[in-house]
Amino acid sequence: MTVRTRFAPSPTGYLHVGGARTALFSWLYARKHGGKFVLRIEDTDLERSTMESVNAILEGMTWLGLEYDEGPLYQTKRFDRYDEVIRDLLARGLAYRCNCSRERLDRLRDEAMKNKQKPRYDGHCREREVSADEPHVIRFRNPDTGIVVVDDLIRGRVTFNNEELDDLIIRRTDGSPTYNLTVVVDDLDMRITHVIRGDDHLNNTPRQVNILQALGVNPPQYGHVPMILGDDGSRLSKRHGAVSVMQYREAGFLPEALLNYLVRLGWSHGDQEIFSVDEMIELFDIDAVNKAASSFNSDKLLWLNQHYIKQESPKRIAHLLSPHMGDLGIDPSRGPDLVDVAEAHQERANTLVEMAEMSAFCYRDFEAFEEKAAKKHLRPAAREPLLRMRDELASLGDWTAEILHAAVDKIAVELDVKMGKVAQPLRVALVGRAASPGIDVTLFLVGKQASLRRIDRALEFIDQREASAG
RNA sequence: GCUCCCUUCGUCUAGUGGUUAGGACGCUGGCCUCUCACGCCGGUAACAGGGGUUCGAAUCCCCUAGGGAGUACCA
Repeated sequence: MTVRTRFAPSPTGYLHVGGARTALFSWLYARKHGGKFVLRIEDTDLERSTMESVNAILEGMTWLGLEYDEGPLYQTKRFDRYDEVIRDLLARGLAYRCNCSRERLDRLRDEAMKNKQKPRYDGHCREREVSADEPHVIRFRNPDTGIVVVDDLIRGRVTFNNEELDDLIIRRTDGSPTYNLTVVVDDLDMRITHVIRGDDHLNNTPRQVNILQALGVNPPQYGHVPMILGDDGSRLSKRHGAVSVMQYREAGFLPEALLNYLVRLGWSHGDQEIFSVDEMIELFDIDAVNKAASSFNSDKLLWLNQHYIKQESPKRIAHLLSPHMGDLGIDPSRGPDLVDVAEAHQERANTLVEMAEMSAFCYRDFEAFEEKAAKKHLRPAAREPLLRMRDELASLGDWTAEILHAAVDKIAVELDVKMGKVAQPLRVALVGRAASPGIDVTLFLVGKQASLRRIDRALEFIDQREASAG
């Protein structure tokens, strides 16, 4: 039997990290076992489902590289099929019409709560003849006794008492089917073998198993993955920063970093932290998924992102960096090769956004000297080294990092000072602050014209400062 | 309230009866060094609590506490 897994989001928002991880686990399981991964859109809630959400989810999955083999299938296109199943259940007495009023249902719930009981429908309409012509819902006749055993791939054996369950609604008054019915029919029709989903569905599982049983088929294997919590241990939400997968792209994260972070959240393979997608597929094991919920830790994600920025080729980084440069109003084609710029900053940036910000100096003059850096390095003592550097640089024919390194070295030796005495003022002159790539690379990226111009500007700054200091 | 699930450093986790309880992020001391960063070496810090079972429990059982989910004509 080939493994078939699915991801079945409801299109009521963007793809968030929790959903993405569930999708990832499901996808990995299918890939590992040479199976199929299908995408299904659970849009039976006509009120809340939107096309924008569908697109946002697809976009997120594409960015992460979670490609699906079948789908997307839309539940709204399968209403005829659900009706067929409902009619069959009705005909066999396994479902029935119910016209209990809201008021009655509310009263039932209140009474149950008052008696410290679990609220459940009392089966009032089970034996009543409710006409098909009047408004009604259809309920599934749940077994009254016995137990439902779910051998969960992650949780192990979980047992539910049928007495705890009630007759759930499978078709609304407006004729639309509800989740617990559609999910069962779809998983059945799509021949899903392994249902990997969030553990908020664990409590639904026995109901679904009962429906499956009424349909005369065996349930698939279930694996309920725990939730993801925010940094502070509370439920993940907007106030924890980005929760939408696409927000991470905008924030300058690499998809492989997010994927790597997500796979390690609740799953592990010994002490290994870094996993390529191929390794994930090879090593992933649903048994090794943790039972406990885990907290999302942005620092670790950042570390992974930095790791991948360092690992990837400068060419790919440059490609990914480009749009972020555009966000700053910079056209990377006007200036140094972005690949060189990216390479120079690969070990220095945690995100592509950071990289864009710290490498802006390569393409345009900075606004002003950073106060602290200027105060420390652009002082009268720096005038001599800067003047000498200016002359030296102006005389240079070729402009390569190697030659530039020799030039800085030469001035330091001539002045009999440590390299820092020359390099730091020069650095502040070139980038406006005290941190940048190696001074030779920095000079190279800024280019000859701009370097001379900025050194002049720094010299002026020193003069003015001296003058105003009196 | 009721049902179900969960509980190892701050966080992610290893660990499946005998370990100085390991790794990673973070934080931190140092080295490297033209700055920042990278890298390298070191440090910090955990078995929720209480009972059992056992020669021996992070590991098995029970209870308590704490967290989470469900309890919808949402999914």
